Order: sequence, then C-alpha cells, then structure tokens
Amino acid sequence: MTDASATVLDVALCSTGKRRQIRPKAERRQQLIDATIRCIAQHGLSAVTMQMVTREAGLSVGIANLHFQSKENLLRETLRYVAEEYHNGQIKIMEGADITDLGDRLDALLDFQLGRGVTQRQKMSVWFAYYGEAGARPVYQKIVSTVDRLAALKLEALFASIIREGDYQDVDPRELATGHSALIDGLHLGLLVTPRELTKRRARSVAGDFLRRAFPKHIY
Amino acid sequence: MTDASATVLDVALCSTGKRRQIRPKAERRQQLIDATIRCIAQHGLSAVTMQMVTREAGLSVGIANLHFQSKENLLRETLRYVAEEYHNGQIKIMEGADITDLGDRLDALLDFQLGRGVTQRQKMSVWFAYYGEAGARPVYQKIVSTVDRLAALKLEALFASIIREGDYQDVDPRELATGHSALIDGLHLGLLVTPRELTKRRARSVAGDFLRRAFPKHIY
DNA sequence: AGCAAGAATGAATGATCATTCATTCTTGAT
DNA sequence: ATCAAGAATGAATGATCATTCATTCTTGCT
Repeated sequence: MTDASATVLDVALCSTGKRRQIRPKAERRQQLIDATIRCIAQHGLSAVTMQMVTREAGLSVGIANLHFQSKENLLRETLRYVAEEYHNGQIKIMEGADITDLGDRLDALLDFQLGRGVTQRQKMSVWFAYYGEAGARPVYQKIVSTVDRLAALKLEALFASIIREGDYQDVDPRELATGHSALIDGLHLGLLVTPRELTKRRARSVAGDFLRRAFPKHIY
Repeated sequence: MTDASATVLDVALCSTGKRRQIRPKAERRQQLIDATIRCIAQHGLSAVTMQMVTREAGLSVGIANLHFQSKENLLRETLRYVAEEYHNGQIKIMEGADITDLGDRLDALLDFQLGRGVTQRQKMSVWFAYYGEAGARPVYQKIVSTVDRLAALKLEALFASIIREGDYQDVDPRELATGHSALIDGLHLGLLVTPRELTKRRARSVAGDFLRRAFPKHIY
C-alpha cells in the first residue's frame, strides 16, 4: 500500500513537475517581488493582476495575500525594492573607497547610471510606471523622495570635493547635482520611450558631455 | 393637458438643475478628454474608470463609448491631445518669427518648458502616467515618438543656428538637443515626484545654466 | 511512526468595471 | 405643429478582479 501510493506520487511528480514546496518567508517575498517586476515591465502597472503575478511566480493565487496582505502592499514593497536597489548602487560608488581618483569615480557613476544593469527595459519600465502614479499616490512619492534624498546629498558632496580639487569657478554643487540627476532621469525616459532615437551609447555620451563642461579637468 | 405636462417638466428642471443637452460631436469629445485629464491627475491612470470620467464630465456613462467606442480609444486620444498641445507650444516658439533674437528665443523656450502652463501638476501627472505605461504599450510609444521627433529636429536646427551665430566650438547641436530635452523631462519629473526638493524657480535656473555653459554669449 | 504547526493551495465570493442597447429626449426641417 | 434623425441616458449584462478560507500538504519534533 505504501509502495502503491509512493508510485502514484512519483508519477504525478514526473508528469506535472509540480510539487508543493515550503520555503522561508523572505524567499517567497522576493520571488513575488521579482515576478511583480516582470509583470509590470511586460504588461504595464495598470494591467497587473494578482493572478498574473502569482502565475508568473509559479505559485497559487492565495500566496500573495499570505505574504503581503494586499495587492497595494505588494506593489508598494516592489517599488521600495527597486528604488533601494538603484540608489544603493549609486551610493556604493559615491562613497566607495575602492576608487580614490575623483574623475574615475564620476566615470564609474556614469557607467552605473547608464550601464547595462540599470538601463534594462525591465528596470526602467518599473521605475517610470511608479513615477507615473506618483502624482496621485503620496505613498509612492514618499518612498522615492526618501531614498532619493540621500543619493542627492552624496552626489552634492562628491561634486563639492571635485570643485575643491579642480578649483572650478562658477559651479554650484547643489545646482549641478540637481541638473545631473534630472539629466539621467530624462535619458532613462528617452531610452524607454524612444529607443529608436536614443541609443545607450549616445545617452552615455550626452551625460559625459554635461559633466565635462563643468569639470573639464576631471573627465576626458 | 399640455399645461399640466409643461408644469411637471419645469418643476423637474428647477429641482435637479439638469437638462439633457445636445452638443456637437467635437465639443463632447473635448469635454471628455478634459475630464479624463483631470481624472488621471487626481487618481492616477490605473485607477481611472469610465464611470469616473463621465461623472467628472457631468455626463452619462454611455456617452464615452458613443464618442470614443472604447476606453482604450479615449485614453489614446487623450494622450495624443496632451502630447500635441505640449509639442505645438514648443514648435510655435522655435519657428516663431515674432522673436528674432536667438538668445531671446531660447529664453522664451525655457519659459514655456518650465513655466506655469506646462508645469501644472495636472499636466505633468498625465504626461508621466503615459510614459509609465509606454514600456508595455507600443501605441503610446508611437504617439510620443512621432510628436517628439519633429520637436527634436526643430530644436536641433535652432541650436545649429546659434552655434553658427556665436561661432561656438566643440558643441554638437544634436547631442545638445538630446541633452536639453532629457534635462527638461527630468526636471518635470523632479517637480512632480519631489516638489519639496525642487522648486520651479530652481528648475528654471538649472536649465538656464545648462544652456549658458554651451552658449555663454547668448544667455545671461 | 505519529503529530502539531503552519505554509500553500485554489474554488468560491462579492465587488467593480467596460460595454451594450432599449428608451427618452432634443433639434431642425417641413 | 409634427416628425424623422440621431444625441444622450442609465439600468442591465457579463467579464474580471482582489480577497477569503476550508482544505491539503510539508516539515521538524517527539
């Protein structure tokens, strides 16, 4: 009898490849966030459904509410994850002790901000999907502002160091940091919406020019 | 008998203040598009419903499908309207014969791009709501690209004229036009998402700095 | 092995939404 | 005044969605 039932189970496993798996909470949460990101990128934030996300994750419909209580919460946590991932990457470079030369550090920052990792359609889609809703959702605004704020301060500090080192006149670090961040955002938008008109290579070149005009001795 | 029915009608009119009005097709369409814009700005694109839009317009639910056939179509036409409004404004300034001095024309362009009309929360919300969905909707991408393309060419031409007039070296009109457009988009995004950190005044100043570095003889 | 704890499932539920269309109302021509 | 054309209405329909929860399954402990 045990043999018989075991056989049935094995056959079931082989044919469907499915088996109920129990995994740690943190892992399931990440699995669902990853699936949410893929769904937003492919279908747009407004078309995302719970059924879609859980199917993409290869899990049952009930599980999303088990780990996130509600759809709203899942979307909020997904935004938080994406925002923190991007801004942690920036901050790591800006305060990274591994690159001592300030010009090199600027280069590394540009490579990160316009490099393969960040400028994937998938990432940028999610990013702007939330920006698009931010006007109507104070919660999203808050998450982005909070995370943005620290990165903006670090960037300003980096620019201030460069200004000191290069003895640049007529360059205000705060103003330049605002301009640089806006430029990068705008380039991401261009890469997403009009990929035919703007290549990654050209985006990188445009951003390089911007900083070169301000810091000619540091960027070549 | 006619008197009696007339009285009933009058009472109904006075109490509700409502009366079925028949208006030209074009007017109704615009009325619905305007209502859609307000709804997107207030509730976000993903929360907009047909009932919401028609109530905002003060009309019945059926009328949206009468004039636009479907929700998808209404949203598409609303995007087209907003996109064209913005880009027509830019183009009017760029090819406008009323401002002969090229430096003044740049100033006028900046005033338009970062002025009261364009940087209303309502307008920017709609703008980015669509950008957010553009990654997943080729239709939106197409509308924006088409309209953007002409504006980009005009801007490039304007920059080329200024480069000739000022005999500027090391400035590529195409590269600068891409940078300027991206910067403006990024500043709009900042005004929308982090209004606490970025004022309109400062956004205008940042954009002015960008062009001043390239065209110091034309912008003061 | 047997069992308790709790992770995972998915059919069921109720709410909401886009769309339809029978009906009502308005307008302008005769 | 009458009427035809068609603009406008809103209750009704069917589809889709988020959420629930009774049930099933897995794991680790005894």
